[in-house]
Amino acid sequence: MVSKAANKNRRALPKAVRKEQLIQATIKCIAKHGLSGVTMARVTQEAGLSMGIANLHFESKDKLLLETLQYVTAEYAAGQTAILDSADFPSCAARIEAILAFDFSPNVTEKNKLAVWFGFLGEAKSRPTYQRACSRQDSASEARITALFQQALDEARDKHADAGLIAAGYIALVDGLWLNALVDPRRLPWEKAYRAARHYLATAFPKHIKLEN
Amino acid sequence: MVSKAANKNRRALPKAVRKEQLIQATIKCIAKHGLSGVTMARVTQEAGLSMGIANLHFESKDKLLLETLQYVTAEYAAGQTAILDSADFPSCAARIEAILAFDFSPNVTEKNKLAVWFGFLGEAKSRPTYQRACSRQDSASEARITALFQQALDEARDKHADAGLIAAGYIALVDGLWLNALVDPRRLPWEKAYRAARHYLATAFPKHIKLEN
DNA sequence: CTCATGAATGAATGGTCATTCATTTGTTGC
DNA sequence: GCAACAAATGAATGACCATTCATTCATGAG
Repeated sequence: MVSKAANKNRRALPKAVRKEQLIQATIKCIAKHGLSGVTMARVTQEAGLSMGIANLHFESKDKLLLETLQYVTAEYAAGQTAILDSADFPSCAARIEAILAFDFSPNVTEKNKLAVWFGFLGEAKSRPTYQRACSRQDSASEARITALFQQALDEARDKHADAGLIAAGYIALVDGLWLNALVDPRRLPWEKAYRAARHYLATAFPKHIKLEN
Repeated sequence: MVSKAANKNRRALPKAVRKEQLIQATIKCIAKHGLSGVTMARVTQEAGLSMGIANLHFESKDKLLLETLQYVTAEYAAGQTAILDSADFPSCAARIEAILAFDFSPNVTEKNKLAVWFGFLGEAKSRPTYQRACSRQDSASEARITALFQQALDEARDKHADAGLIAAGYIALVDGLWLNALVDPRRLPWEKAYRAARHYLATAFPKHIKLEN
């Protein structure tokens, strides 16, 4: 049994802590060297550990990379689901505002995490395993956003607009803004990316979202 | 001197033809195996040629990959520039329509080419060389789109809207729609992607672009 | 036909890297 | 304190792959 936490010098930490360490190191390596530049040596050195450690805790490099993708993905999904599930929003408009604010919150737009996301997406078409792990792009999430947007349209008595189209557009717009701001933040500063997304929502839901926040 | 084109069986073709062959083979390999799965053996086999040939015509694998990216990129840039430069458009609206139609034309949305594009973008942040070669994402192109949009806003006497923001949004939206449709065309069929982009433009320029085309 | 040229070939080379495992070392129960 | 255990190490292994270059061969000039 583990009686007390032993964090004296270096060895023997619980499995979960080491896995977390290694995943964090992998995220940094992907951001620094690109997905194809990730080596076990680099990851373990970044983590300050020895070569063999990654194969001890993850079975292989592939599994390490996959779990890293899932880590980043799960974090996003949890945040978004929390907003969609919460009973605390006074209005549909507030919930949409929260989705927008979340999509451009520092924790989501952190460049290391986005680098992981787009690194894998670049390979997703040729690797079904990666594609399945990219849950932001899944039908369930899109369906829930669509339902939220439909609710806003109903409230505004707008029978003309297509919530599915607006949702698909919003999801794609955010992906594109992230990508553009990540690759060249001087051309597209994050503040401008945020305003572009807000502008999109303000146009689609004029009664709910105002241009200035 | 070369008196007549000798295309008997297999050997000795002009340098330009071989380079084109190899670039086409590289595009297919990136689409099939992902950027990181591209090997010289695979590329040359796909081209039906021998191993050493790629190093003969391109200096190295890196140069081959870079020229492949530039090939895809240049093709897009040429098409877009042709529309922006043409004197044949009767109106600003027609030019915007042409940009939209071009962005979703089969030659642009062909999955092999988009796979190349996003494969490199996934690595762009960690490889400045790639980033510079991704000209779709350059300031010059964005400036010209912005100018076009500004013209439309002026024609509509719309002094309120921000052409720069609408342009940045359009560019990002198209990137995102391409990416989503490429990764999972069942969730986002190309036809829906097109309608989402058209919807965006129709909302920004109601006097110029109609929802139904 | 013969030779010179240079495009094309592909086996061989050397480097990189994931993975293994014998050994080391911290930790725990007694 | 001391086994017994388990986590951690890192040198060694073998697979994969870009690149090289001696050789082969199509081509065209004389």
